[in-house]
Amino acid sequence: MPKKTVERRGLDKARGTQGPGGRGVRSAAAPAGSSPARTPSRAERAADRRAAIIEAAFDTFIAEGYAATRLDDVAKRAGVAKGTIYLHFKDKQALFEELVRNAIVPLASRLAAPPPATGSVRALLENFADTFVREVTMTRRGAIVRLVIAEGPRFPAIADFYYREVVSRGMAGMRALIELGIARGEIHESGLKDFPQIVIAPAMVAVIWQGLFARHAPLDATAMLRVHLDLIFGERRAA
Amino acid sequence: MPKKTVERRGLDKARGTQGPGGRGVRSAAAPAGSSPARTPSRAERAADRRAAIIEAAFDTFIAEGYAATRLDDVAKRAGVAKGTIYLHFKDKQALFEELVRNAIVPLASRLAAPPPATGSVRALLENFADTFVREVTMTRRGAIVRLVIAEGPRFPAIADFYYREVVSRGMAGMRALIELGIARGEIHESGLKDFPQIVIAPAMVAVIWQGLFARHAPLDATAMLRVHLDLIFGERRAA
DNA sequence: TGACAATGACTGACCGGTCAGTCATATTGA
DNA sequence: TCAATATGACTGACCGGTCAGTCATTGTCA
Repeated sequence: MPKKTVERRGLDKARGTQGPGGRGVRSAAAPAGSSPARTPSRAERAADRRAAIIEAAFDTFIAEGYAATRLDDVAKRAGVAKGTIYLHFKDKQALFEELVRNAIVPLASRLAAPPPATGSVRALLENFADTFVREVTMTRRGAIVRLVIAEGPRFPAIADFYYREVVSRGMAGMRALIELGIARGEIHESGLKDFPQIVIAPAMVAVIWQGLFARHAPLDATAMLRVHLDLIFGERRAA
Repeated sequence: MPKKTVERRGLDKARGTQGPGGRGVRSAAAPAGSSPARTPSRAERAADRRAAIIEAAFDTFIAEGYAATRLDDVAKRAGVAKGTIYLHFKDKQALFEELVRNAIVPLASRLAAPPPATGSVRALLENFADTFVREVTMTRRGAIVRLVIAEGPRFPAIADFYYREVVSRGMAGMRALIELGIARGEIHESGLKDFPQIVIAPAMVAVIWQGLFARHAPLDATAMLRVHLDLIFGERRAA
């Protein structure tokens, strides 16, 4: 039971005029100023489209959530026909997973970064906190985290992936940092090494807060994380 | 373009045989032992059904999320016909909001509880933490919190309600407690009073963790919260 | 070099299935 | 008796996924 090929012919003929349609985009990245940016080969164009689809899906999933996202909309936003999505991704879920992967892997790499040996642990964590606020809390990456929290329970594959790539790595890195802090005498609460989550927790809350309550009560995430570090490193306020 | 009323007649006649069906439940709470538990009046029955619908919706929304929840399933689980749902709730969204309201108000009341003047602040918070783990983290209430985080961005009404009823109250209560702790010299980090979120954060993380990663790495929430309190109250471990 | 064939990226109408919400009908409690 | 309740078949809209067909690009050969 394929198509009703015959019946359609008339219509197909009709639309034949507008033909490939969207493909007119081609000229876009033509001459700009970069070094090797000419003749977008077929493969390059395909890669661009794939990227455009992921980008569009990103925005749409964030705005609508998984279930409410229509692939028609993603296609439209990406300037692509719906069928094209299926040339690059098996189905909606595969697209979603790829998107999370795409947005998160670079983040994970930074988190599980090499343990720099210079400077105090406190300074390292302060730097980490600032980076986190600047690059996650205040950006679309934060929305990804919220998305994972939101859809994770229904997408074990996502939750698994996220745990493996982000959480377990981040936890290991944080634990190492905590142990260093304890060894150096900067951190006195030795129990902390068993629960790196505690160090991360306020950052997570900041992300969630940003998504849900920001307009009710704006949160100075940087200041909050600083106070939390004061707590961890046993500093005392001037006052 | 209403119905094709006429065509339906035949079928309607046919099903007439099985009639009201589900209503057989009625006899349930008949003779047991309580004092005034006879003759379920019409109003009482209606209230019961409403409660059953909310209960069923609760389970379903938690398991499936908002968009993926089918009202047919909710109806079936509640032992009610789909149309009955619409006798009690305007539409799916109203049901969802009512459900969150319903599950959250008692929680909010407990959080914004009267500030008991006895015992140390530390003891109060320890008690609070234990209660939280026992009654939120480990139960369906935790799922409600996750549900709000998940669907909140798409349901401003829910987020607003939750902020007003739970977050702002809880924050106020926590701030009062922190200030008491500072005044009594139990808490040294005075900056904490500006960010009650810090005290709550690990509890939130525990709830999220429970929903996403519990099977990868079970989390001893009670122990974690205890360490966090050690941090806040500047205790030092024995070791 | 130029013409022609092969390729496969892309398109979008279409299909099948799903589901929120409706309403004609049936069933009571008062 | 009859208004309040309850039922569930039905509808219309919507959406994920398919695929026959189109044509720009690439490869090949004279």
